[in-house]
Amino acid sequence: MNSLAEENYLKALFNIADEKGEVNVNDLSKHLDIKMPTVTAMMKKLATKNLVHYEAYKPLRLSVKGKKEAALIIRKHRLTEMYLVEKMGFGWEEVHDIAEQIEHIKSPAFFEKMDALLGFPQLDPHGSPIPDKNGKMVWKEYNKLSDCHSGDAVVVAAVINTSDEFLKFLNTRDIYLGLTIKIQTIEAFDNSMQVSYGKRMTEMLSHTVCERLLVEKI
Amino acid sequence: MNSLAEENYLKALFNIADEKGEVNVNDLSKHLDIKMPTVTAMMKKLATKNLVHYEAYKPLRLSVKGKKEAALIIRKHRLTEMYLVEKMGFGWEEVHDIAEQIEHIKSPAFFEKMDALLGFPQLDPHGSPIPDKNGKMVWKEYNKLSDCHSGDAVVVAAVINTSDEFLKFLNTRDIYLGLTIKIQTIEAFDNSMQVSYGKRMTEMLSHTVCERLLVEKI
DNA sequence: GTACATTGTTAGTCGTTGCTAACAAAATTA
DNA sequence: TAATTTTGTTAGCAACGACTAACAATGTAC
Repeated sequence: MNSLAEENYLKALFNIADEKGEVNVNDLSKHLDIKMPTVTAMMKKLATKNLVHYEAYKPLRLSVKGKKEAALIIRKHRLTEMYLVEKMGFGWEEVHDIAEQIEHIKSPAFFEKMDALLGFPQLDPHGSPIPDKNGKMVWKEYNKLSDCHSGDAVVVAAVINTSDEFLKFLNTRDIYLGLTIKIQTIEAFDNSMQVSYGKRMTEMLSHTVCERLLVEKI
Repeated sequence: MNSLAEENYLKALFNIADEKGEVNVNDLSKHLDIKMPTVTAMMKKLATKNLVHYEAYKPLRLSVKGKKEAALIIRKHRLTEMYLVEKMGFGWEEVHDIAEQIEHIKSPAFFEKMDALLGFPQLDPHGSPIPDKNGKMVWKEYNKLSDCHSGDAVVVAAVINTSDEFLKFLNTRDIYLGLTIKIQTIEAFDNSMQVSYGKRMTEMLSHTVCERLLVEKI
């Protein structure tokens, strides 16, 4: 059984790899707000538990076993987020910190109950895939809104970097998963987009925002 | 903010005091399965945080502050138990271990949501009172079934010592909160009771069982 | 290709919360 | 009351997971 600290390292390794491919000690250190020497020590420990492949000065890699255990923690996290939104009435911007704690609960029955009550969901409230019981997780092929062109009509499918602030910002703009957005024009100098959706006919979205929205073209 | 370990000591102090009045280092040690020297050390630590009144060789006492913090943890525990039974469909014998973990979640909003969804319950699934937001908790005046007399008709109001085994035993005998039981006869030599309830006309309950059932006389 | 910046490791320390061994006080029993 | 048992404390140690200081390797820029 892994400790709370170990679980947090595994999850971070998985998430960073999912996002940017390679994971360095420095990335992990910043992501977890833990100093590099501590990270190095933990990587050695996880290596002895066959959860991580560790070689000095090389990028960090989760082993197959490590990947699976990480995915199962993320499964618990995302199921919890979904439960909090769907069954308890929380907003998608409120659930991260709670799920961050509940993901460490040791009780298969608890999460299986959640899963069943939710009808075995595939996606969490932010559009991220929920790994299955074997730790298998597949991202659908989305585009970043920022990679789309003027004239495109797209449906918002997921958000990246699900910080409170970003989600609250989306709330104030009435942007949610499933929303259809039409791209009017793209400003050449800052890549901001003029878009329309719902009752909003000319809304401006900065490049930073557009990079964080994953969409499906219609 | 108290650590997980500290919270467990506070809760144990509160529960043991609630049950048998006085708390010794030895009681706490057995209850938590932690050796006595460790307990002594923690008591000194909690004393410096003004949560416990500690004097060497004297019984342990929670301070007012300690009592309140303990009660608020127990509030979270019992709300969780109620939620698991009422909203997630767990049996009363399944919820203790899960609640034991969830009670440490740091999120007032989470427990307030539970409370509201449950309609602000006063009692947990085992009949124990749920402390209010100020840590106030009142036990109703129940009798032990073992203190009742032949001919009495009573309603099961709560169970003490809510171990899995005991609760499963009650399940097999179709005994649940709210059940009306009639005492037929009491065996003088072992204080076991002949009772009838529901469709069961002559059921035998040992003294050990009767001591753990709290009832209200009709 | 040297200089500098960034990244990573090693060594040693600290607080937390457990432990054992040894001793001391209190309670019980003869 | 003396002996014994139970309970409690002190002292010292260990694992875990954090830290800093110092050094080493790697990457970047001129």
